[in-house]
Amino acid sequence: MQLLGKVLFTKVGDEITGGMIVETEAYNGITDKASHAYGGRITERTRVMYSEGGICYVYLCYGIHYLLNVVTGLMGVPQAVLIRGVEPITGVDIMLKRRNMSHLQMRVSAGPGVLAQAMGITRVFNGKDLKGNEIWIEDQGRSFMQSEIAVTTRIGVDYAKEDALLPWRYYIKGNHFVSRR
DNA sequence: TGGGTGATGGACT
DNA sequence: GTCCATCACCCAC
Repeated sequence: MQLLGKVLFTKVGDEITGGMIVETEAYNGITDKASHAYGGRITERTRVMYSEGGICYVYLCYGIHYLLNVVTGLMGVPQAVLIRGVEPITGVDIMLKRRNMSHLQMRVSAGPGVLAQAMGITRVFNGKDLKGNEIWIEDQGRSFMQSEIAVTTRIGVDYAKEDALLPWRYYIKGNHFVSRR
């Protein structure tokens, strides 16, 4: 929830793009059945989630889409926040080009897979420091009232049974770049 | 070593 | 609403 309103930037080659984070989901380590680290699993893929917070966890989903997470826990505590939606601010034309679109509309960056595509995020970003010069997050002072933030269950985690009911999805009410169910 | 599956999105009926 | 592309990962053998 603290990430909402902050601005995520990436630099790929000479191309800089940035977008305000408008939708996130929390994944809570070893006790969360929806998390890749559920039960304390440590594998080559999930290893970065056990690092100190402040780095990226990027993985391939459904063989097609890259999903960007911010690792948030302490060393050894695998917690992460999935970025599900950003509102394009900087380098909008670059994002449109990557998405093969001609004009700005919500589907440019509403959803974790398309967001990664729009910002040029691939698996090479996995493990990168979020204070680096390839990907970083700026606090530009934008904040939201509690009443402007919606809290719901997470998307696409029905397999997690009772943990799918946890209210760990946060988004800016009314923002066009929030993904749909 | 092999098969089931997924933190999705787009195309199609 | 339904179908499915496409592959890394993971766990059971």
